[in-house]
Amino acid sequence: MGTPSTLRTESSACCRIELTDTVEDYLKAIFAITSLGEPASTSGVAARLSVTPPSVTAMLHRMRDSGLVATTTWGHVLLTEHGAVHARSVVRRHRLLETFLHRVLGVSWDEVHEEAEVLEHHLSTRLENLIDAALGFPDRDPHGDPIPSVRGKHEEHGETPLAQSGPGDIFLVQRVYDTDSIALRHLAELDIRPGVSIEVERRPSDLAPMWVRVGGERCSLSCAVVNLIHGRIESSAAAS
Amino acid sequence: MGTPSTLRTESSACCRIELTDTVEDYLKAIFAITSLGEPASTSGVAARLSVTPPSVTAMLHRMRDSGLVATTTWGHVLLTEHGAVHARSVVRRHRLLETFLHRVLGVSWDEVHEEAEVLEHHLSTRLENLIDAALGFPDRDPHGDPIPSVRGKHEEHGETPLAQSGPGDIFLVQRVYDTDSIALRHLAELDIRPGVSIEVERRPSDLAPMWVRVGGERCSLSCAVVNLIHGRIESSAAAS
DNA sequence: AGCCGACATTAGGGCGGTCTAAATCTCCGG
DNA sequence: CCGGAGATTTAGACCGCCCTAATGTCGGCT
Ligand SMILES: [Mn+2]
Ligand SMILES: [Mn+2]
Ligand SMILES: [Mn+2]
Ligand SMILES: [Mn+2]
Repeated sequence: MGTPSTLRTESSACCRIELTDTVEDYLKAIFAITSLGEPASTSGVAARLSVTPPSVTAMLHRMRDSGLVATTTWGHVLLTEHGAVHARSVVRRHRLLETFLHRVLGVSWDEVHEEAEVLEHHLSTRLENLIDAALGFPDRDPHGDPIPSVRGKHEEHGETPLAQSGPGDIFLVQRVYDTDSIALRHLAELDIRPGVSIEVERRPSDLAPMWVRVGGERCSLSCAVVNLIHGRIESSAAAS
Repeated sequence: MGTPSTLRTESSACCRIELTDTVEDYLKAIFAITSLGEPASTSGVAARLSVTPPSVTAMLHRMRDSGLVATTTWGHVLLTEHGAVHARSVVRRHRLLETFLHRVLGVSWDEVHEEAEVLEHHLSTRLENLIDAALGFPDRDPHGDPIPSVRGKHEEHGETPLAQSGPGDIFLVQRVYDTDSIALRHLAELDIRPGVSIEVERRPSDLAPMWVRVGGERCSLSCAVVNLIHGRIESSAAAS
């Protein structure tokens, strides 16, 4: 497109760079990587966005020049406060859209993500606020991902992975990562979603899947699926 | 953006050109101009899209190469059937979105257009169909513009201009062009909208506005506003 | 210490889309 | 019939974003 078409008035005064869709995607990628702890590497961003490292280098230069990121040592990069504000704004729009599409239009759990991935770049502040109000100012999207508020602190990762629970534990699912559409559809069939409690029967090993009990039904969860599930251990069998 | 991000499966088999936002805007502009009768001129398209004529020339070449338009004599251009199909698809998304945003989110009459102008390029077929169904398959948007159906004939201009009515006529408003946001807000205050009947008192002249009676209230309509209003003359005083 | 592999960057090019300035064409009026 | 006004097109450039190929730079291993 070139110039961003959606008016966004709260653009924090100065802003040398245009907040194109592409820049927003880079911001979001860096936000996701760095929210896990370490700074983001060029190749890490490249892999997440499916572009080549040279493209990332060029873009990071432009983003550094406009104060969105700060490069530390060798292709390691962090968001500035300015960049983090915009990144959270994109994430907020993404998750509000997922919630809206799911609740109002009935888009299924595993399909909302790809829709929101496109629309997040084109939602005006006006529509963002209208959607927020229509939904009753939600703080979680359908996958349990926290929705950043317009202003104020945002904690991205507060849950513990299901993989850390042991046999006999009661685990309250609070969040399921939405990156794997097939896994989401599978989990929906198993009735595993935020708010549901599951009982751990056997931990996953390198070869064998995890076994859990949910709603009276025993089922197995592959390692890939287990890693998507996060929440809280309600009662631990290992406490004794 | 470059590559169009929204999947659109019914892409009619072959299609050398990418249907970017920009191409969709050109298609829509040519559709609007040519639906009034004559072919579109380079400068006409340029003016409507706020770009320079050389940009239009370059784009029309690419669109001709991919079979979306057919150039006739000197910068005069028509949509091919292939191009018209895509143009109607964009218009359909635009008007469905306007209807949806108005009815579901309460976006006001004069604001829906600019929102739809952006989102029309990013609505997947899935969401298009869900919105269509949620609205009960509407055939008119909030301004009375006809919504093209997925398949089948579409008639863009069936109404007669208010300017053609004379004193004493009862005029049923069926459509108000949505290009002028200020005029729309003004008409909303006057309760003039599709479905409303107004009584013509005096035709507009070069100097004087039109005078009409709507819901018991007398009011004047500037020439610019009058030209936006289209509909049907219900009872004509000139019949005698 | 020295080498090598992994990673990041530069160099150079392409494509889509825009612009300005200059050249060209059409068509109408004198 | 010819010239000029207006419209269109070409020429040349820029920017955003992407790529491949080549070059640099680091840390770890022998
Ligand atoms: Mn998502
Ligand atoms: Mn989510
Ligand atoms: Mn409109
Ligand atoms: Mn409309």
